[in-house]
Amino acid sequence: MFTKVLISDDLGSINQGVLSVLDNLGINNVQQVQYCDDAYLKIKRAILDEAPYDLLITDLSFKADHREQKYPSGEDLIRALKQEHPELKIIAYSVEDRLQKVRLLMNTYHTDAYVCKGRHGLVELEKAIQLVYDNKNYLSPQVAQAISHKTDLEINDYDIELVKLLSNGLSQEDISIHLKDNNISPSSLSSVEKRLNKLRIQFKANNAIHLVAIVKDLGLI
Amino acid sequence: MFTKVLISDDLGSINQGVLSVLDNLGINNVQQVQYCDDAYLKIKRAILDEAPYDLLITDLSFKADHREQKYPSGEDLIRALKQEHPELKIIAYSVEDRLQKVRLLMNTYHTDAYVCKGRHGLVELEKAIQLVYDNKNYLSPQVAQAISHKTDLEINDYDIELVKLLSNGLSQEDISIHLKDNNISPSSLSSVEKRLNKLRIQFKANNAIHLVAIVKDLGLI
DNA sequence: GTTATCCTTACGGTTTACCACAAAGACAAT
DNA sequence: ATTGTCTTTGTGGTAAACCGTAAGGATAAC
Repeated sequence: MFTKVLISDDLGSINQGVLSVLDNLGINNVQQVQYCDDAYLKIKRAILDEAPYDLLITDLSFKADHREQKYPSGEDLIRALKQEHPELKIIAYSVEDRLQKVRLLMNTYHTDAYVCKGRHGLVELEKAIQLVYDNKNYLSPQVAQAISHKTDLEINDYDIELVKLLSNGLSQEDISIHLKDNNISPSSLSSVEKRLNKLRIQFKANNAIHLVAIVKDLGLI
Repeated sequence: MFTKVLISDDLGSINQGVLSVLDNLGINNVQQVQYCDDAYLKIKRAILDEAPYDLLITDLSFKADHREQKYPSGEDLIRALKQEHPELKIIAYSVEDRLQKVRLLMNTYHTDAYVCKGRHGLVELEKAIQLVYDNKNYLSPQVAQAISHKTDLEINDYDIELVKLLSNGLSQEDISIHLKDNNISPSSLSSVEKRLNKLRIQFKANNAIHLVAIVKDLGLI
């Protein structure tokens, strides 16, 4: 089992639950920090001291305060650490349950597990730790569908990009121009209209505003 | 000091921190629940048994699951309890730090204290408990401004309602009709336009779509 | 009563979104 | 090359959003 674990979570209180889980697994060498930057430094330092951590459990959202941070979120921390130290196991432990974020963390940053804080968060966390120790991944049930490959009901990246541009305040004509500038095809205003119309039908949205609201709620953007 | 306390929070783990705070204050008779409905029933039962709780510490947001709930959020629970049992002291303990919500809870529902979960959440919670016991109120520093009097530049419930209706797919004319049907004033199309325009300026949004996206990202709707 | 101010409502004009249809291009199979 | 199909683009018309302006109403101060 893991022997040296770091917990990163700005709410000090929640760590006590995590600590008891680790204790159950016989893991005693546990440190905790309340800032991502501290986590980064502690992990770096441990490597220099040739006593590296073998597991990081980190929250994603950290309240900003007076301290200027190089890594303001758990996401930033994970990206940096996995790039520099792919061998370090990382479990994300967050209230966030948006599929898009889960997908990003797992597929792009290669996080080892994603556990949703919730009524059964600690139970799931224990499972996650054991699976990650066996070089496997883990996802909380509520976000397990994020990785299943059947989720794609023919909505592609182009479609997502359109809605994202919409949500950023661009008009449909702006979007057309933007696509032309970036040599993305199709780019005509008419095509943009047509695609968005298809999406509206697919998501049963009354208009573009409704569409953006729905797609945001689904966590696709 | 308080003798019988109920804690309501769907994340079981966080309660351990709260428990240790209560322990420090010499409060041992503490129960905890993970659903607002359970909190309501437990409090009602205790009153019938003539052994009422004298303090409730509750979270605001509870993840919905298979169990159908009469009080899906801590807000609903507080409103109901303060209406039926004004003498019961209630402390809201939440990550939520939106002034609008704080104002509603304190001024309208007469919650006794509002503590933000965060790096210093437990310290603040201890202060809150002591002040509430002395029939005073407490607000975490980051939301203390919620009650200060110069808050008129803020967004009110009417504004939020407008954006929410927008995000539900209603056109501005639909919204006008809806407001007229519900005897909410102002209700004219022109007024709806004007309010939304003000909100667009306030949130630096290019158009209604952008506005909805921004407000959703801020978690206001 | 007058004045000033704020809010609500109404109206016209411009821009953008929405929708149906048609033309032009891309592609594969024969 | 021709056919059929699909995608992309263009056009025109209606609805809705956007924006300025102004009329009407309530309120408070004087």
